[in-house]
This record gives sequence, C-alpha cells and structure tokens, in this order.
Amino acid sequence: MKKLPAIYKTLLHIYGPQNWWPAQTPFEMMVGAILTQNTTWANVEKAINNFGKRLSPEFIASKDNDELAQIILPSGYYNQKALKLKALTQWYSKYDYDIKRARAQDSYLIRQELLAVKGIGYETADSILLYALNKPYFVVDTYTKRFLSRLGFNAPNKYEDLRLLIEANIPADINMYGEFHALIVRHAKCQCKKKPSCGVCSLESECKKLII
DNA sequence: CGCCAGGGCCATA
DNA sequence: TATGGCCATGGC
Repeated sequence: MKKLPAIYKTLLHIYGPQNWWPAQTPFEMMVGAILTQNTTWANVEKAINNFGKRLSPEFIASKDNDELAQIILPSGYYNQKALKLKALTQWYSKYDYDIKRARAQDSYLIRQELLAVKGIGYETADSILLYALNKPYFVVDTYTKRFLSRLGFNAPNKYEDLRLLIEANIPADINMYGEFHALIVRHAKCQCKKKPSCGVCSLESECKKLII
C-alpha cells in the first residue's frame, strides 16, 4: 500500500477537489449519511429537499415515524431510514444538538457511540466522524475495495482491517481523507468500463494513469 | 423488463 | 465468522 499517496495525487489531478461532504450544515451531513445508504445521491437530494427549511434535529424529533417516512420517501427504505434518523437524533441530543460539544468528545468514545446507534454501521459512522465531527477516520466502502483490488492490492475483507491499513499508509489529514474517499467515489461513477468513452475519463487514457 | 445505487440489520450455521 | 434475505425508490 506504499503507493497510496501517489494514487491520491493522480485522482486529484484527474478530477480535481470534490469538496465533500455536500451539505449546508453538519446535521444535514449526518442525515445525508443515513439516507445515502445503498441509494443514489440524486434520490437523497430529493429527500433532503423535501425537508425544505425545516431540516433540524428538533424537527425530526417532533415527527412520528410515518410522517418522517413520507418526507424521505424518495430515498428508498423510508420506513427503516425514518427509524434511523430518529435514532441518530436521539444520540445527538446527548450533545444538546451542539456540533461543538460533539466535536469535543473523545474520538474513540464517540465512534463507539455512533456504532451503537441502530442503523449506523462502520461506513456511516466513519463518514459522520470525518465529515461532520472532523475526526481522522478513513471511510471505506465497496468502491474502495474494488478500486484497490483493481490496482493490484489484495485488500482485507474486514472493514476495520482495510481502514487501518489505508490509514497506516497515508498522512493522517482529515482534508485528505475526505478528498480521497470522495475521489474514489467520483472515479467509480465514471462509466468507462461500460462505455468506451464516458466523457470524463476513458479506460484507454485517464483511467490508466491509476495503474501506478 | 431487470439491475443497482456513496449499507446495515437480523437470522442462520 | 460468514453468507443470505430483507428493506424500496428512481434512473437507465
């Protein structure tokens, strides 16, 4: 994994900064992390927009599961995700819905708290930790595994093993963590494997730069 | 029409 | 520990 920084630089060169996470507030980021589970971001945006100006932990706490489900309908799994948003909000209440208080909590402890919330697994937890709480946890997803495998690394199957391995081979910088993960997702959206030329990169030229 | 998307939970062996 | 079924809309 010694070439990860070089791979990151190549991705950054091809696609430029992604400026993740796309959200107006830290809480909106957390909500988006739940809603985007196995779901396209376009559908998540529709669900987010359905909140209008009302998106806040207080609003979610005030609604019952059915009302919440209707609002987030376009994101799919709406009944499950309604429960998850309630659980997320209940956790957040321990910090008085105050992002500064949450950020002041010990990294390891707050990660354990998030992982204990129903509906928050490793990837969602680390997304929230990185993009909302500014904690240095690298976000591993299915794209990351496929990406590294395709580059010739034999990535560990278990989430924690792969996360620790990646973190051990790149600088512990939250800005870079965030960009790297976003760039891997961005790269995965290139349809160059299906279409010879997707208009952004092609398997014959730009994408080949990733095989370092 | 089928496939799958910026996962996670739960039951089963 | 490791699979498999389940959740569900919308774009292609």
